[in-house]
Amino acid sequence: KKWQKFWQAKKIYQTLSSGPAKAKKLKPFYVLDMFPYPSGSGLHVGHPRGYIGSDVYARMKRMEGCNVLHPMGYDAFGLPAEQYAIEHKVHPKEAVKRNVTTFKKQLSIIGLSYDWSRKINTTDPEYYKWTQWIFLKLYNHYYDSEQKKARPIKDLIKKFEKENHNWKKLSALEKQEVLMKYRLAYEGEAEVNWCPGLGTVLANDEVTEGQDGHLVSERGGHPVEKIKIKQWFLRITAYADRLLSGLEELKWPSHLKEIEKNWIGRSEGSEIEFPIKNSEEKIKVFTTRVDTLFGATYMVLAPEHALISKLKIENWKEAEEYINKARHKTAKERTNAEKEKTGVALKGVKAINPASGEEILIFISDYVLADYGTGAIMAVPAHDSRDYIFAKKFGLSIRKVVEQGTLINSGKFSGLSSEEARKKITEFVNGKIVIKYKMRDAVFARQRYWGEPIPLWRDREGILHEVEKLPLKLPNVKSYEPTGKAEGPLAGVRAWTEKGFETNTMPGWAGSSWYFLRYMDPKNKKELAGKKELEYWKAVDVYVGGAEHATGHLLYARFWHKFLRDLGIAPAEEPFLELHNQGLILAADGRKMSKRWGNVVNPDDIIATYGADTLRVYEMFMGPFTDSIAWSTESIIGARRFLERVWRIAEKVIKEKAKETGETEKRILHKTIKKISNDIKSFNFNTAISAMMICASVWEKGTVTISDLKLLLQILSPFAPHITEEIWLAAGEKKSINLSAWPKWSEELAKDTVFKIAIQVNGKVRDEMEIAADLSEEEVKKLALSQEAISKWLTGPAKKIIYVKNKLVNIVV
RNA sequence: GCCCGGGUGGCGUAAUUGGUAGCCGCAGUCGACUUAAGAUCGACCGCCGUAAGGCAUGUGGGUUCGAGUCCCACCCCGGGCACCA
Repeated sequence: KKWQKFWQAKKIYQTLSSGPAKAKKLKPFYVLDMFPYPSGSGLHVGHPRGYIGSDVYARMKRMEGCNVLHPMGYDAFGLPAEQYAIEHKVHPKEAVKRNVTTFKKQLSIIGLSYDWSRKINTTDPEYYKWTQWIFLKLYNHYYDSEQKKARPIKDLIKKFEKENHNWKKLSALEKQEVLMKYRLAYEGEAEVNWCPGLGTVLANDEVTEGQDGHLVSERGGHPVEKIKIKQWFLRITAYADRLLSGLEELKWPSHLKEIEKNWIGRSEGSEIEFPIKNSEEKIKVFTTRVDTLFGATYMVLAPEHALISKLKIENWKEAEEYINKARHKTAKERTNAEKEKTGVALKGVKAINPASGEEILIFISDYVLADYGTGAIMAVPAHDSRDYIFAKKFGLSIRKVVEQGTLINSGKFSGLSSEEARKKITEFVNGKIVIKYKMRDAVFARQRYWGEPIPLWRDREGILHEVEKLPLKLPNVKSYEPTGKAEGPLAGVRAWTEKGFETNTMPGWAGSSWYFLRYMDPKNKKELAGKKELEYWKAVDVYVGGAEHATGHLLYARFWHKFLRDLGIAPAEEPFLELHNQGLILAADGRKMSKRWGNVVNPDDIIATYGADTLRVYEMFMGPFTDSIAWSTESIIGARRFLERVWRIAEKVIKEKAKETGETEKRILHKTIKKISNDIKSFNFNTAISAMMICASVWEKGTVTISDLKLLLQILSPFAPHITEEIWLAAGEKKSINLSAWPKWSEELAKDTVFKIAIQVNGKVRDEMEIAADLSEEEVKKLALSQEAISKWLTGPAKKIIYVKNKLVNIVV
């Protein structure tokens, strides 16, 4: 507490804004934690792990002379606060306030070096004003796929006016409808979990599967059905290629990039058309395997396919029944790959294979997804397992057209490789090469109260207007209870609906998609952040947080950042240059820490018993930062012993006032400085601490000067800031250890002069010997051969002797 | 099913990326100090063996003077995606 107060009073961790920082020629460095959702239950020992890691990094960077931005804040919109409000009949902001207080208290005793003056809270109207502002920008922009950037919707309107004669004839409502297809924030229809029993829409994690496999509400077990309602979307798919290519330059864990890559799901293929016999209509399909076109023996349309209503289907009744059935299945039922495939053949209509001219059957089946590709496929049962299963069931012909990468039974294309055939067949049938993505647009609406209001209003004619004066504040409501309609509680506020405001609010990820920019200039009233500050900080240099955000927060934040880049606001293409994921800390029983299991270990208790520095050192020492590891209150004593050893050494060193440090002690010190400097940069905190432990145990037996002691204190200080500060000042320093410069190591001293090398005979270690670092290869070999312990293994003359410098000699006989 | 990680002492882990496997820590054993306990310090601590030595990094093969590390096949654990054509 003493040092925490001292740091606070001296404003040690205050970040300079760009002006003064530039005057002092300080380099910016931005170390960021994923800001937390302040939940009511408080922290367990697993939570601070990431914060400690980033804190160690930030502290080193500060000592390296950087102007470090290391802020903290709260992502406080969301469901739990709303549920708390319903239960306790208070405003959700009361719940937030309470939780933030607990959170801050728990965090502060760990000794983290945040600049709290830059704290932000997503629920603060001064903050969400800018979240709404960005939303309006998205609404007012479209994506120009030629220029590959967002452009004002005004430009598009101008273009329409110029190029399209009909445009001016359209009504305002019709124009709105057309533009909706281009806006980056647009209104569309999406499925929600509607629970008639509770009279409310439920989030996915409030819905579970009941006994008979049907969806029920977590609370009360009422039936839940999927219904479609009008909702706001963000056109993230427009940025799919940039989100994908941007990954390359990032220093992120490769598996995380892989997850994002798969999520975006780029695939290159061909779009080709199948004519329908005796009709003008054509069926457009997307395929990554045009080379198998000659093997397409039937086609399948998704039940929702628009073409179905235009075809003259003889067995329409049967088809209609199937379509209706499909509509009532949940998304989960629809996409379950294990279930049996069903479908209906459309009688009276036939498609023509554009390559072979063959007439083929058309089916409707729900194994084809309406919202991927074109909602229709050419089925090649010989080369696709799903088509194969379907063909077997319906007795359809199966024709093999590729064998060992070469086409067969494919007319003039037979003999070509699949690779060559793709281009040629696509051209042959007048198709085109296209790129599709699995990623879908993001639903940007929740039927909840506790979120940012959408700053648009609709007049009596149905025309949308922007809210001029932001923020559009959440109105107070009497009740957060469900309204009985598939809308949020705002639908029950007459003053709100009368003005035509949207009753859905933004999803939880809205505020977290740009907060890292706000930290750069958190109090700016005119802009989301000032240009000078944005240009100075550029991007987050090191970002620390959980891997579970790969396809959520990280992707959305990158999307918004790229959009803001297009607007000329964000100063870089990518927001998070380097990323590290902390692993989970599990309970001693190997399960997740949870109230439910009663296995939660509270950091407050650990700090009360062992001290904050011990907690910090132990959490960094447990194992690799990224790995999930079980907590062990038994093992923590090792970290405490290490710190006590440092303390004892310091007492001795300060008392003895030695004039010189011993040779061994000096060498190990420089080796350790080098290792710690590198290990912190690569987030290998566990090996860094191990190295300092080795140094301490060597030092305990030797002589060390006060000035060398100080060097060890400095490299230890990011991990154990309290104890090192205490000793640092006791050793005669006047200013905080935080303000001292990170030690430099001597490359010369960090090098070993003597090596213990192994002597192997036929690859097996038979002896060891010590050699000087500069001994020549010849001499080492000679020395090895002359070792007595070796002679008994030399059954003949050496065929070959291998020498690996300062490692080993291997004698092959 | 597909795509990523990973499997090393009783436990958490380390190994300069093809070069002495087990650093550091926890637990444990013995000893010193102490009237005693604790703390601290010292020694030991993969398995078999009195020893010499042999065997050991999930399993089985391979490449190499040399493999925890590279290649092939398989088993197990964790994560992601999943009827995406």
